[in-house]
Amino acid sequence: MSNLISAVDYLPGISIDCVIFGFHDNQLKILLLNFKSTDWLAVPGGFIKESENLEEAAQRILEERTGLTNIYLEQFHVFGDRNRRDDEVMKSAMAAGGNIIEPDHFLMRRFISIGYYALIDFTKATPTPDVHSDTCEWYDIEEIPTLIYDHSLMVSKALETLRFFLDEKLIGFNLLPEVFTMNDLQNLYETILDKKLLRTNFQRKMLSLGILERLDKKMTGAANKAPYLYRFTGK
Amino acid sequence: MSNLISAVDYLPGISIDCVIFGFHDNQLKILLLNFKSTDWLAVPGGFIKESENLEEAAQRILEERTGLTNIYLEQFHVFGDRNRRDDEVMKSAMAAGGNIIEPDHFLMRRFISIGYYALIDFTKATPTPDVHSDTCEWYDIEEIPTLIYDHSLMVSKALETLRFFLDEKLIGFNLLPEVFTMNDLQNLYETILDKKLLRTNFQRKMLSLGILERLDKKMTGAANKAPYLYRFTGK
DNA sequence: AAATTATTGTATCATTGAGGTACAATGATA
DNA sequence: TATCATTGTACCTCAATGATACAATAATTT
Repeated sequence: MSNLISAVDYLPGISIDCVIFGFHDNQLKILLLNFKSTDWLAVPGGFIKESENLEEAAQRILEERTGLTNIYLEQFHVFGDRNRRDDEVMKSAMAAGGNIIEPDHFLMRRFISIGYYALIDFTKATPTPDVHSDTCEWYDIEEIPTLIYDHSLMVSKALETLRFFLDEKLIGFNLLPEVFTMNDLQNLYETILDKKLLRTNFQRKMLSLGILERLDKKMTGAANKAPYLYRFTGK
Repeated sequence: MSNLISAVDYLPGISIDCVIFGFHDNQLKILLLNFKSTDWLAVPGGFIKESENLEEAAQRILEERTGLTNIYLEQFHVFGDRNRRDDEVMKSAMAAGGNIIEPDHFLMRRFISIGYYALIDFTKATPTPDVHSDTCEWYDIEEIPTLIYDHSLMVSKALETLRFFLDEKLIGFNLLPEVFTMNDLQNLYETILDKKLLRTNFQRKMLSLGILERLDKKMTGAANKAPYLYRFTGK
């Protein structure tokens, strides 16, 4: 019997899972939780309160794990296969955390999970484990271990969506600090798309979009011509 | 008390709604159900059985309304706003159909709806009302009346998604019969995208994709040069 | 303080793809 | 057999992208 999770106040049979992307040291990263005293890793998730809209629930879940509000957030897929969860994994994961779950506990029932992906400024997040987890840490997207249930599928589907909409919706800027160089931006694009881009053409294209403000201050410190700093304006 | 709808066997709090597109007489159409003895119109929907995957449930719902199997089908959005349903509408709609619903009936509870859009060959569908409906009919997308709950939003979001992926995923062919002329295809594109396309460029582009098989047989009957017939091959 | 180095900002040329026009080909009709 | 309406294709133009060249410059080295 769990004294930590109660079905009260939450919509039954539905959860939200969030693939939270960050960018640091030219690496694309996501936040993962472990389950207490186990090696199992999972994408941060939670449930929906009766009083919440979906979007609000997702924002709350994100704030609880990152400390950030007003995060860029988008639905990308609903995961609802009949056997997407492995009950034995959940049972033993909870047992390792000190919670014994009866076979008819609501966590043992079938769940539909709504997948969201979030893009955040790595430098501003403070990853915080939840009550079932010892750790909440960044993992390089290239080195994600096997995840619980269908969470590996979630991550690859989220990445696919991010790639697809990167140019279309100009969402990459949500992963950068407020001020950045053209080189920072290109590194971000190259990392997400996993391919090299021609510097000069990339610069021409970005500038032609009319969404960047070139600041007076330049980025100094390196032994070469100082690059301009930019800020994303959106128009 | 409803003797037609029981919560047994279905996942609670989750429904599937399907925006079913067809193409006929150079018009893009969707299938709508009315509620018995009312003017209320809704997109066909249903619930998910314990034994079904999401996709399977959606396919079943589609088959029940159209008689077709193996339909092109895609999730496009989850609708889960707290107040997306108007309980009074549901109550009186069911009452008009001869079903009295208690306040705590499962249909009166909050529902999350997974939106799917489907593309079907108009000529092959046989629209069939469900037990709560008198009619199941095609409506020109330009002349959709106000729909129940947030179903108008669903339709516009589905159309937006269809437009967005039309070129990207080459899904338009699902709306045409197996064999068609280049003119048929162009009319379809012009109708969905709601803009005129240049005939010669459209033809060049479609042929260059390498996804069409040009048949030996030509389309005769009109007082002009007989156009080729094509079949979609996908490669 | 002058030369060197690494990188940046911009100009330019080449190639590709899409927008647009012209015209010969042809199935049915007059 | 001539006419008509539409189709299939060639071609011209222009815009976007790929690719190369080179001058400008902040820090370092000499």
